Order: sequence, then structure tokens, then C-alpha cells
Amino acid sequence: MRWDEIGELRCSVARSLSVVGDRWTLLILRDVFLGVRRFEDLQRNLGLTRHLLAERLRKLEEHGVLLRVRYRERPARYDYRLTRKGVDLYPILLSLVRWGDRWMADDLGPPMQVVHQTCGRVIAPALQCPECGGNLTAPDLRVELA
Amino acid sequence: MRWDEIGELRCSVARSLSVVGDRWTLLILRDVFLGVRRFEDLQRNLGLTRHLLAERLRKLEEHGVLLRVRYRERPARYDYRLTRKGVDLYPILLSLVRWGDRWMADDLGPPMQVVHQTCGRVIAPALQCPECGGNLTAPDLRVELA
DNA sequence: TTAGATAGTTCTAATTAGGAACTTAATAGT
DNA sequence: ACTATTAAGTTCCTAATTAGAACTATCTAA
Repeated sequence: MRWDEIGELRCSVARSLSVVGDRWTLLILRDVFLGVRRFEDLQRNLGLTRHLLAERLRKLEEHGVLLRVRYRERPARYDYRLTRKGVDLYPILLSLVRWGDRWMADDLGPPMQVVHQTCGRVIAPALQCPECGGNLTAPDLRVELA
Repeated sequence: MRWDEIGELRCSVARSLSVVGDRWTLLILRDVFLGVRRFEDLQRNLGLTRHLLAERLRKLEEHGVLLRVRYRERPARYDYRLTRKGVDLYPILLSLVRWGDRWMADDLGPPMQVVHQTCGRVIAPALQCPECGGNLTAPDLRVELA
């Protein structure tokens, strides 16, 4: 099976990964979430080839994750904005941050911290059960066919 | 910049992706979470090449995400178990499931459902603030240098 | 003695990624 | 008028990775 066929599987992990699961894509989205919107800035920041960046941005646009917006006429200049579908990827990035903070940090500690603006506190975002409020860890959960 | 250098960046997203951010790795881990532990079964289930599977498993073992366990002597046979570090990847998979359910589902609806065994209910795992209990969405959060 | 199970390795061809230079269009400076 | 700069890509060539298939090794059961 080739990688580009995994989106056809009846599996939400596979389908999500078919959009964001290749090299660079989530790093590009990290930058977009941090406010970087332009091709040049993304390329400079991430250091990936312009070729690849163009290809990934096109794919994200096709999937409706980013919107290519003309921010200046003459010469035509475009930048990239998150759609609703794109903004909704945030929990994926946050869970990557959390895992990296916990398991990949060096002795300088976590590079960034997350502030919950509603309550003003520095937090470590965690999954919770929306029904009972309990913390969610792997052994608490069972996955079954819907 | 080459992909294999991103783990050296001072960024928890980049560091996490240097471990699980390539094609197939998170799909392999999905299967391991669902109880598939053996090389043959993973290969059959996922349909990736044996070559790549071996390489990915080796890398996950090196990173301490999986443990290669001899489950039979003579002939020596091994399977793969999640370490604590590996189990802790669960929120990443769950957030991928959530996004796929919401944005990539077909008319058959989400393929699987998650049951919180502690309270017995079918849930959609969501990030919540451990301090105030509020739901976490991108606009509520600010990320800053630690 | 032949087939099957298990966990890989090896080989070649096809695809993808990396690096650098080029394009187009407008503006600002000299 | 000429040159440099900004911006968003494209094009071309080479290097690395992936896909697909076959092969290896070891033991068990028929």
C-alpha cells in the first residue's frame, strides 16, 4: 500500500494523517498558528525547500485547512489563513507540545508555555472526559466499532 | 534544512515530530494501541513494506516508545509493547481521531467510538483547562516563551 | 519431507525531498 | 535610467527515501 492511499481507509486516524501526517505539514501549521502567514516567512523560519513548501501549502488549501488570501493587488501577493477546519487542528498541536515537553525536553525545560487567557493561568493542556470531567489516559478508554 | 534535523530545534512540536512525525509511524502506533504487537500482524494490517516497518519499529525502540520483547525462545520471536513514554502518546492519537471524525467522516459517520470506562459513556475527548475546567480552543490560548 | 509461521533482510525501480538558480512584477534608492 | 529588494512561486538536477517483490533463517506440525 502506498502512503497516498491511507486516506481511503475507514479510520479517522488514517484520514487525519492523510492531510497532516507527512513531514513538514504540522510544522508549517505550527508556524501559521503562531501568526506566520506568508510564503517567504514560512520558508525562512522552517528552512524547508520552497518547492516543498509550495506543494504542502497547495495541499492544505485543497483540503480546506488553509485559505489563500490576496492581501495585495499589483503585484498580486497572497498569504495563508486557517479556516475553521484548520483552527480545529489546534488540539493535535497542543498534544504534540505536551508530549514533547514531557519526554523530549532538555535541561532548559519546556521551550514555550501555554496560558489559558480565560483564567489567566499557565497550564498543561490535558484531555478530559466531557461527561464526568475525569482525566483521560489510555487504560481508561476503550475503542469500539461505532 | 533536512527533516532529520528538526529534532534539534528548541520546539516541542518539532521534537515530538522527530519521533512520530513521519509517514506510517502514527499508524503503526494506532495498531499497537489497539493490541497489535507482532511484526507480521502489523505488516498485514497496515500494508506497508516489511522493510519500512522494520525500520520504523527500530526507530521507535531507539526512542524508547516501544519495547521489543522476546515472547518465545527457540526460535527467537519478538513483539512490541508500549513503554510509559509510548502510552503517553495516546492523547495525540485521540486528537487525530477527533479531528478525523469531525472533518473527514463520510456519510457512514465516525468509524469508531471511544468509551470512557470509568464513567461508561461514549465521549468525544476534548482538551480542557486543568485549572478552571473550561474547554480549550485556539483563541483562548496564548503561547509564550517559557 | 513438505508446508506454514515468524521476524526479519536484500535488491531494484519508482517516487519524493533537497539545494540552488530562475521568473515575474512592482517599488525604492542612486 | 539602472540597480537592488521584496514576494511568491517555478524549474531543474541530484540525493535520499519508499514500494514491491523475493529471499533467509529457525522451528513446528502434518
